[in-house]
Amino acid sequence: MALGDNEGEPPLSDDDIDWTDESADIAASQPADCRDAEGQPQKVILHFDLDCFYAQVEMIRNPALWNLPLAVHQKYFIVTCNYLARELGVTKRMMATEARSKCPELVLLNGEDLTPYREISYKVTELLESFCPLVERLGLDENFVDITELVEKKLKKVPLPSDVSVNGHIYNQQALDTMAPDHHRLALGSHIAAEFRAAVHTQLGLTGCAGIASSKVLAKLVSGTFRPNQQTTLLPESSAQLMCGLIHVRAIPSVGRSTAMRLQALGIHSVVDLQRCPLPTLEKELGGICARRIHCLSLGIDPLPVTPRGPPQSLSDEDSFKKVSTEVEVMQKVKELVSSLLHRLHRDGRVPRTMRLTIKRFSESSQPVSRESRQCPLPTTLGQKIRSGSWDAVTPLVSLAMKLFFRLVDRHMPFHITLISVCFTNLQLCCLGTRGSIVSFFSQGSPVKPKEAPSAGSSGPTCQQGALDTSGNQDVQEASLVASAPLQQRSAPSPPPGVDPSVFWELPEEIQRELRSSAASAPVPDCPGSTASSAPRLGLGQHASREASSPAVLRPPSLALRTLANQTQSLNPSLNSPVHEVPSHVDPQVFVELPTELQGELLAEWKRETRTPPSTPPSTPPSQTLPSPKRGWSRPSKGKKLNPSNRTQVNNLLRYFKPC
DNA sequence: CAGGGATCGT
DNA sequence: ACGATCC
Repeated sequence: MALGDNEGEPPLSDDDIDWTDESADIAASQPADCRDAEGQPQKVILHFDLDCFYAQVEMIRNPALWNLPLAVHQKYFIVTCNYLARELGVTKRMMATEARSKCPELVLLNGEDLTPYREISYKVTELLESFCPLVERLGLDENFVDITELVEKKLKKVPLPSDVSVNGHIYNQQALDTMAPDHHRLALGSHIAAEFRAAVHTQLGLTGCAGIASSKVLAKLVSGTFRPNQQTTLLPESSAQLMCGLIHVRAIPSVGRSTAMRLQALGIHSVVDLQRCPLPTLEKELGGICARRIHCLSLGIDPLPVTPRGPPQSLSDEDSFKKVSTEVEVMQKVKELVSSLLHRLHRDGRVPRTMRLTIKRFSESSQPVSRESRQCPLPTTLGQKIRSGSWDAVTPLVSLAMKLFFRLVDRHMPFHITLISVCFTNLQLCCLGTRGSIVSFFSQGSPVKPKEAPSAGSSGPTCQQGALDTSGNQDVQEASLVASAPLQQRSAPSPPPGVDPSVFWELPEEIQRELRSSAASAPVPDCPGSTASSAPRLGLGQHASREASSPAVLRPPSLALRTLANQTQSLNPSLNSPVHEVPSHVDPQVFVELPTELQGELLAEWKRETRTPPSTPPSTPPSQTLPSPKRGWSRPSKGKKLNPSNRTQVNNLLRYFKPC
């Protein structure tokens, strides 16, 4: 809104806003009114980017992988790999065969099933949300957080800029001017970022990079400056350098291949070219909206606020293949997709009103293979079956999907397709049957538009729930790091007190909701690491369950979640102990193929025998001390014992591994 | 390009 | 229904 007018000059637009004395006022005296409809305080945006996410998830699921070169592939190419693999020449987007030949010891895991990644991804987002409600997901491994309010809160506690320093790197090694209010804010932001990263690491076992800056573009672009597992703060005076350092316009987020080619037609290649291009010229080629947007972005200005998106608006599943050319094959694939989606839908709790089927046709000579799709409404009667979770819905859905398929493909002609995708959209919190309590639960808001996120108004006050803030004497640090329950209510349900969580989470969503709402008033005793949700204030936008949501960050994994996620992390405590090395005579490839329980036993056995895990793992992920993820996740000592038959299996395998 | 998602705009 | 974009 407040942008676009100042085109003349390079990025340093923060200087245009005369907010210095205002912020001085804020720092000195806080008449509680730090925001103004117009001269709002400079934003502090955090971009958080997990390091090689899929690989990290796999290492968490199976700690035996921890110090092995690891790559995750989908079909024929590598989607991500850990840093050990990178040292050996493996890169993203490399063909799996090439990776394998370049690095024979590489452990290659299939990452086509996104379930475990999705699950952990949402845990990260929810953890961030527990500190600050304004979190926007970007893909599975990135989050923006608008930490302006947290910074302002800290500012009131530490108004003296004197001994403030930046945590982590400063872009371009620019000197920090502790007297400059914007520097002061960003410096405080860097400490918040460090706390977030520490929390994500200790609670979820994941490392990542953070960028701290005054806008989303800048935060995102600066976050990768030092990787992995480091953070970088951008001070306003260096933003021009950051932007101009980008050689290709493609480096600007939201400038994709197509836009880049159109810019190229205008002779625009570099970011500086784009900055200098007269707006009217751009508008002619790209249209007004897009032109203004990318022009702003090229200057490091990003008017779009951090916008929490709530639960996903569609659920889809797809599979690609070399060739499918018969009706039977299609039906088989469709059935698999529909079944898995039903599973997800059931956990989500919403009911789809629309189904879409998408295919990709085989094309010679790699023409631009675009996708084609057909969609149809779903009868509400089907909705009932979907929600019931019974398998009854599969057959009608498959037959509906096949009808869509034959609107795309002439069944009398030979065909050759290479992809099928099924997507459920128009997800609705439907009336949940006849139970009064449940109906009233949802009838508060308009059932029609689950449009979501009342908290995220773009121009309004950014964080009005601050009313709940325990404004006592809390140390900002603690208040933000130790589960700040009040802010948590937006999307994270939790089991009611007195209910065994492992049972609770097995129940259907609607039953969970009923239990939760009936237990609403009882305050949950504060057990460490578990956040209590307050009364179910699920208005129109408040969705009770997000896919794969976990209510409390430290909640022990439910049986259901572990099963669904195909979690390989064993209940066996020995797997959580820092034994990360398989003996040299063991082929890691063979080892990692084994069932996890067996791996755990083997590791324990080796540990017992050698008495020493002699070489403590040379380097954990950079600079970190303990490789022990999820102390909090593993179930308390009650861990299942292996039964005798497993035991003998293990012994047999030991014999197999050991040449004796 | 490749994979398996998701969102938005037209 | 499709294209573009992001990861």
